[in-house]
Amino acid sequence: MKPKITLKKIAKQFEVSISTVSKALKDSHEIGTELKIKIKKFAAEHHYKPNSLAVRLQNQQTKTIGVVIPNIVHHFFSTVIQGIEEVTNQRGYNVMICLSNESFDKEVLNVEMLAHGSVDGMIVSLAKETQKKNDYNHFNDLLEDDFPLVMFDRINDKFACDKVIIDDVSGSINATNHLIEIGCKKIALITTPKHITVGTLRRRGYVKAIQDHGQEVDIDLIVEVDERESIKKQIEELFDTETFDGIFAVNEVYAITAMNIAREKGFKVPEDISVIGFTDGPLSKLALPPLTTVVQHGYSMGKKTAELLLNRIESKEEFKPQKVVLSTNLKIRKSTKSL
Amino acid sequence: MKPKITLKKIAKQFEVSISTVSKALKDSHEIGTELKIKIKKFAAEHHYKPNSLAVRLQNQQTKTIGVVIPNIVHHFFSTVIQGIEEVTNQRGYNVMICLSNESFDKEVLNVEMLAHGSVDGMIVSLAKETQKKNDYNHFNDLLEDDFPLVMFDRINDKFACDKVIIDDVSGSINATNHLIEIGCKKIALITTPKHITVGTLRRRGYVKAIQDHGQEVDIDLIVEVDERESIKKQIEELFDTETFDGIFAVNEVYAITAMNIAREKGFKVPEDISVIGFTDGPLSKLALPPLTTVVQHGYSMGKKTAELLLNRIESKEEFKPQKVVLSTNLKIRKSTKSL
DNA sequence: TTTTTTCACGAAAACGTTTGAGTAGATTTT
DNA sequence: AAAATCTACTCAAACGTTTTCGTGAAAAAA
Repeated sequence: MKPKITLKKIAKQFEVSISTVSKALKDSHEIGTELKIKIKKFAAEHHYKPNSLAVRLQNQQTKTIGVVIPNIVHHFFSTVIQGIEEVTNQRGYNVMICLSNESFDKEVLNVEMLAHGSVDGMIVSLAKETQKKNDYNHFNDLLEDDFPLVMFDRINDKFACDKVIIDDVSGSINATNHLIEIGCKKIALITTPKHITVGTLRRRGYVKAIQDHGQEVDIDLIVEVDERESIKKQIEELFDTETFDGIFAVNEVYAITAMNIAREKGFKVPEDISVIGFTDGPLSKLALPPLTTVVQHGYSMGKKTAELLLNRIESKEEFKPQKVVLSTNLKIRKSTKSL
Repeated sequence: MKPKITLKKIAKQFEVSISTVSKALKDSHEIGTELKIKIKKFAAEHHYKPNSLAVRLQNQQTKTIGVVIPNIVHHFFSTVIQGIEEVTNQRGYNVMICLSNESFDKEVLNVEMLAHGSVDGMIVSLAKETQKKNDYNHFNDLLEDDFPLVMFDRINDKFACDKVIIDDVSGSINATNHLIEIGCKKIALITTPKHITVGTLRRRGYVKAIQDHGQEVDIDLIVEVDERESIKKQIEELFDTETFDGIFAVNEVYAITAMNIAREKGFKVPEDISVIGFTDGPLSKLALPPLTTVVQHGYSMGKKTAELLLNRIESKEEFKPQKVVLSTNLKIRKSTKSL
């Protein structure tokens, strides 16, 4: 690459001082019109761009925020990123994205790297491994220094930082209630192992809805899918051992896999079995039949998260951490019977 | 946030010079053991982290690369990002992601912002609007200054920069050939308008395969989907006006929409109509039947793109732009008849 | 004892920018 | 003619770091 042109080089060219050049390019009234024109012309011809590192060092801010997420090849997370990007860009910040790939070690590395001063603030959604390990020491220094930090979706309540989550419990209650309302008598739950926060919360909603209707929760109707093994096999087992007329799955993939198995086994969806998923993505719309889902507004979540962070960064007032709970809504498609 | 601790503050604390502190923290032999220990302890207690802006200003590099892509809520692009992130992270760089949202104006803004010195190099995949407008002036300065730039997938051949693309033509030839081999006599093509490069290339492959088999291309069997209107309607029209026994669609969504329409119209896939899509994503695997697709290796593409960029940034040799063409392969699932 | 070496640290330039204060010289005001 | 103002600049500090080149004192070698 060609050596970058600096104020110093322009100054030498015209045998003036650096400050003269700086002011000329800023169109300061302190500089003579003729000289200003000459300098500006020269700068433009040589594609002069102020070195942003130097500018930011002066201003004592990077105008960049960091985002650490477990995965980007994921409809929900990429939607959140889009929301974050929208807000930050609009307010003059850039986004640096780091992927933990659900790994604890990589999350620690990323958080530390970002904390080492490359960003003005940080947005984090925890890796599965971190949640399982329950080790959050990599956030200690940040919290002690009051470093601007916002967590979303995969959060931990013990942190004194801003948080944005969706109302998983209510969403699940609504979904389960809907299944009950359309006449389902036995509703299966396909969820994650207990260490995944969202899985646990969605399960809680499911349990609550059933108990609120005076029914008992049947443990055998609950599958905890271990993603290290075949998802399909684990769900097939449910079909082989139990009978039911409703399924609530905590994500799209489980829901659609279940629908596909149901078909293979000769059940009709929604006539024999109604299915509801959580998280509305491209899969749901194009599934056959299109899947009824609990819509999680990733884009709004990203926007809200970014807003909290930027407000935090820019405010001088004393910090009072808040937790924002975003509500979901049920998008009824064709995988559930109509009333 | 608490005021950041600096070398200067530590120096004042111990009444030594800044350089002493800097060296002590680097465990230099020049500094006495006792003092080193005291300084390190104090620094650790106060969470001292070198200000990365200052360090990078010294080193004259940001150790960050920029990526401008049209969309992140998209399986292919997010996979590429993952590949990019993998390589750059491993080599000590960070990734700054900018979204053009397929908009020309936003692409220009992003490219200029990144060029203004926040990154050591840039990776770009062009916005649809840019390709349609055919206006690439925002890259002029970069190219003139030999700024490290790599383009992938949505590229323009007239740029003298590194490029990474997949072999769309061969992929499409393979897909079409496969349809012909399993006995399809009339093959429909569902593609994009002509200004989308990949659509045009895939169409070229389709045409070539058909002509190579001594057949004529039937223009009426080709649909150019305009995404501003209903995708489903436009494909339904094809079903209403033509008959065929094979479909080659240039992406997953078109392919699955076509499969769904076929079902609705009473055709069986693959018995009556075989369908092949391009780009292997989560939709294909979970579709019913699972979709046969041309697999585009997004992850490898991201890795290759990042490697080219970093090599370019770090090399001192004269630059010779290269174009890397990645091949695809056909993943045969259940949406095509077997031989 | 004199010279050399080692030790432990400081001074200062450099990276590229911004900005308030300072200053000659010319022009205007009183 | 003296004082005030204006014009068009320059100086220098500051942001936080790294690194080369001193340097005075103590220790070791001659």
